[in-house]
Amino acid sequence: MSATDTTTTEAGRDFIRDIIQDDVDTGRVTTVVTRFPPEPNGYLHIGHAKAICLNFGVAEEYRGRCHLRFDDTNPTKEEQEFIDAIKRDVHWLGFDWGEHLYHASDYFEQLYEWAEYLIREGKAYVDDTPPDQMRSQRGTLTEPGQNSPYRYRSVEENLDLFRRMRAGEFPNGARVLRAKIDMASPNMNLRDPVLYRILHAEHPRTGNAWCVYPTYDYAHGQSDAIEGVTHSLCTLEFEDHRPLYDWLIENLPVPAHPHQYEFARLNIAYMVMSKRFLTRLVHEGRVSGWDDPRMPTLAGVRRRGIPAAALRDFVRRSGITKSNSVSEYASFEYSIRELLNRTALRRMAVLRPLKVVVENWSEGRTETLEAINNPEDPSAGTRPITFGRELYIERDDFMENPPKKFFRLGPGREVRLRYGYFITCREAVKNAAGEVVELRCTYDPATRGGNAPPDGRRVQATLHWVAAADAIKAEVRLYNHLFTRPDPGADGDLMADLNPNSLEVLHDCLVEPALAATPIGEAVQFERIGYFSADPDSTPGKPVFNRTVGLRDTWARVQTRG
RNA sequence: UGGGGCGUAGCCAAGGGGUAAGGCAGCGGAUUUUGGUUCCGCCACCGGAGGUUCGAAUCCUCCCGCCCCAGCCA
Repeated sequence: MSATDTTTTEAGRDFIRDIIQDDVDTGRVTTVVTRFPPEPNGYLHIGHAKAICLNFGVAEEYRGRCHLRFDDTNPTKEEQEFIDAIKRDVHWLGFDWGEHLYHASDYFEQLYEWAEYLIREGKAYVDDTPPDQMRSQRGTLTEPGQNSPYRYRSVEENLDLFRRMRAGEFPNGARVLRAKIDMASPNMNLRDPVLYRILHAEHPRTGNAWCVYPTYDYAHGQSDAIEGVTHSLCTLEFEDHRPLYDWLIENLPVPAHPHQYEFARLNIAYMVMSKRFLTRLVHEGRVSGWDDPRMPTLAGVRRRGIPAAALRDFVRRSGITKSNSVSEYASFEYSIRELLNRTALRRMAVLRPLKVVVENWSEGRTETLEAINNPEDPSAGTRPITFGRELYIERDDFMENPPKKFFRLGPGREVRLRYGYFITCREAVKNAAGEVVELRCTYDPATRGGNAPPDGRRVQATLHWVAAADAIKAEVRLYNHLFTRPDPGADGDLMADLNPNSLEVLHDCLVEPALAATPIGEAVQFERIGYFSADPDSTPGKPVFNRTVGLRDTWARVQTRG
């Protein structure tokens, strides 16, 4: 088995790879060339991750190459900020385009020349029809369109007009260049599609050099051909465009004949992958920015603490097909936990502190114990932790009147404090409002390190805790779905489905000192709670943690089940 | 009453004439100093109806459902 076989096996098989394999086997293609062609009008999201993994993945597997090409044909929507962000995100995801960074705008001159070629061949014409009128002439899904009165202009007149369009003689929308195909085609894309429109706008890269810009349909395939792309992979909604893609390739003197293949987009329940909508969330301040940890953007995913490898794993497990699908959120979480369980260091953090006083532990005395950094990875070693008379445990871990299935602390009950000692609750101290504010407990010296005592006594639960002596304060941000329903917008209004409780900020958390200097973005597991990562908002005195994903919580499930 | 796609378990997804892979979720059990992890077990006759065949999820016919297309967006 060759190295190629190995990597493709790891990536999984799918109909795209089958097609490519066949093209390679039959010699139709010698070097596989793909491309990831984002429009720089927003940030990349999880949906794009699928396209990136597919295009770059396939290129790697076949020892070919994948180009990063910005589809910058509409200067009214595109910005340099997005170009920079996209490059950053593709790199973060783990892919490298090497020397192959391109822009559709690099080909504007060539594309223009080919447009004149089409005119000279009598296959394109300048149309003066106003937009609204052109719409009505296009016909409907069931009725053919009507030929524009400008469809039969002479080559000379078309050339003259097109050149004057380029020269800037006409205002926006005054005229367009159209391909002369078939106004009666059942495929709307073939009813004389627009190839060029007038746009007096400054382009992020070409500045004011142009005032006519090619449309996606005209620019895309030709850019593929120029770059020698062999397999142009895109999403399902472009399936109807393939006949036009092919028509242009066949009618232009392009240097190569690339082929387009379509696959289904990646969707996840409770998430929205619409760039248009994400832009709105940012502009209207519904989230803190493109990198808000609740956003499905790669920048948001990164800040949330989700490793790129986990995203790649999820994409791989989701597969590549042509059927529309919506993956469950749990499936995404699985990939995240699967990776983090193996790699994240364990730490103890108390999100909602409840004070514990160990009555038989002398005032002022502390002791250093040893805690394992990662039970899944012995090489991660151990760290020292402090035990003392005053401790804090999670409020949820104590119940005054515990139900049958509750294993944790309650009056008279004994539990293990992880890597510490067994403690028994002797009394729950309440405030005037009747709320439990402190637990008076005793510890068993024979259980040092959390080990079972010689008498073989066992406990039902092990709790995480921190010592008042050296715990530090931290802010923890808990995230929930950005939307309240798995199919946001199904009733027509996405905004109405925004979850008002998608962010919960906890200000008085207490964490063990080893967490004081957690590198930004590094994942840690807060034992028994979940995976967290330090947010850029952290300050030297007070770290801020984002909950990446919670641990599977069987107890919570038992509770809701009743 | 146009064209292009898609329909296999709650979700994702193999299989393309020989009698239903795998993963996620769920359920049951074992182990466990995380009610975590790990491990074991359970969980489908393939949108519907006909037909062809010794035999069909796989071939044929008809039907049903869902998605996309009427931007000078991509």
